[in-house]
Amino acid sequence: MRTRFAPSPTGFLHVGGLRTALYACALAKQNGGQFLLRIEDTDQERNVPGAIEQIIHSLQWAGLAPTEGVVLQDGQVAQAGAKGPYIQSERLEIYRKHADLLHERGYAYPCFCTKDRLEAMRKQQEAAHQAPMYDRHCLQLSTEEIDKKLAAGEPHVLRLKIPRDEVISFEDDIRGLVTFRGDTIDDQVLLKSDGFPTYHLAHVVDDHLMEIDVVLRGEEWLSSLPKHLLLFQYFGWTPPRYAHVSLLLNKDKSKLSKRQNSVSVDEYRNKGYLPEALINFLALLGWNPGTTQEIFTLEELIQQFSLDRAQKAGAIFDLEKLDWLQGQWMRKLPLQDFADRIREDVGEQYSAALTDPKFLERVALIQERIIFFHEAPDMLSYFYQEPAVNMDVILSAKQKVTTDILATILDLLTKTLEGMADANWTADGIKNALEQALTDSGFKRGQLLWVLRAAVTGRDYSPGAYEVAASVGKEETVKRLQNVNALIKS
RNA sequence: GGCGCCGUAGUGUAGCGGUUAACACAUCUGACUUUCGAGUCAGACAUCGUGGGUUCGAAUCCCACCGGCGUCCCCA
Repeated sequence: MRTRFAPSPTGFLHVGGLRTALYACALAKQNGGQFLLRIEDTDQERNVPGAIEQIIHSLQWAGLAPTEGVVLQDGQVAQAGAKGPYIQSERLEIYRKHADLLHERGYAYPCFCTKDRLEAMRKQQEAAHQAPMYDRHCLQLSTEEIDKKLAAGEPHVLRLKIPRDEVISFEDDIRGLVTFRGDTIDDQVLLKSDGFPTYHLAHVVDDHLMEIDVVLRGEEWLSSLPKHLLLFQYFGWTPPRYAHVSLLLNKDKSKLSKRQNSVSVDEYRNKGYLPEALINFLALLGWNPGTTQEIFTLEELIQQFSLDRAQKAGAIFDLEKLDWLQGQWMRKLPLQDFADRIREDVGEQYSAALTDPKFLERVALIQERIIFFHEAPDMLSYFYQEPAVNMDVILSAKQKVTTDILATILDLLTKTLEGMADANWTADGIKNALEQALTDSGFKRGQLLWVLRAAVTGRDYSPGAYEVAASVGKEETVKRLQNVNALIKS
């Protein structure tokens, strides 16, 4: 099985592109086949320098590095494989030969119409509420006229001659049977006047020559499918299987766009998303395993992916689930790896963290709650700095911590904790001591714990009170309780 | 406008003629754990786009309509 991903080097890799690449890669790899990267740079005006490197970097980051075609060698763009070149601008001769073939066989004809004429024609058609289509002006030209114009070097394109009385049907791997009427299809330009092919010609020629078995691409290509099918027929080739993948959508259901969303893979990477999370999320947008499994490694996706469980309807790109997945994958990181990823960042704000013997223990506490690496310094702040506490955090209506009893609670906490032996100062030890105090005092558990946690951390959301107090240390815990006491009096 | 595709909770999906319409995320309740926006558990949230038809029985099959999107470039 051979599949390919064929982006244009017009900028960063798009998340929709990454999903298509993922599906294509999974399909190839699950059968031990090849996943190759081809660069479609036939529009000279839109090519962006450096885009090829960018795209491959992003694919690599996601774990989808191609095994054939355009690759990166020591950071340089290179090509690997026997069916190259894999960059379309290096295949111009191939396209020209195939275009000539079509011309000779009468399946294509040269067109000398100027852009102005075409534009005027379209305007007219639009005004008359007709579908804008080439009017075949140049199809009426006699052989002599054509030869004369050609000899004079008049700029021209080559157009595909669509049989208007045919009906074209095809069984798409995702959408099932799709049908098109020939008379609604335009005579597509195959070869531009600059000698470059259009997508349509290049796609058919390349995917045949590169022996691609399944073409995966976005649904926006579906209406061009009949043209491609016709081309395969005219060349005398068997078309590949096609799978038109549903679109990724904005909240308003329009095609995912920069205006409303981050669309480049790089942006997600820079925001701190793990490649595992993004891939996992993308896989589930438009595909399901048929089981209730939600968390997938790339390996699992490669094993389990299948086109018959791919979705036909477009999927709204909704970040909430991505963030949940991101949290899940953060939790899966080995503690040491996780610590290494955040150490520098935390150290920048709290230099003590760099030499902190308890660093790992503290990091473990926040790993359960963190979504993004960049949250780490803030989440660890109270281990390295006395928190600024205020009454809004200490008091809690829900936990029934009110002004009139606060002093008593603080007093109880302070006395209980101060009286503990240093050897007992562990999460469990603190728990035991507090449980005892609890039964003696008649307070609710939450009343004590809320105050303790808020006093030590200064925030209404953090790891558990016992663990935090244990890690901060006895002396410091007591000190922070007293800080709150001072706050009451002021 | 022509053509094409699509239409199940807010979102992603399951469902393939008989289910209390399932799962996950989000939101909201309630309970429990060790306080929390963390964890565990239990609930709430769906005119299955609409209308007709076929059938004892339809989210599932048929028809019509509506809506959304895509496409109609010498862009890909």
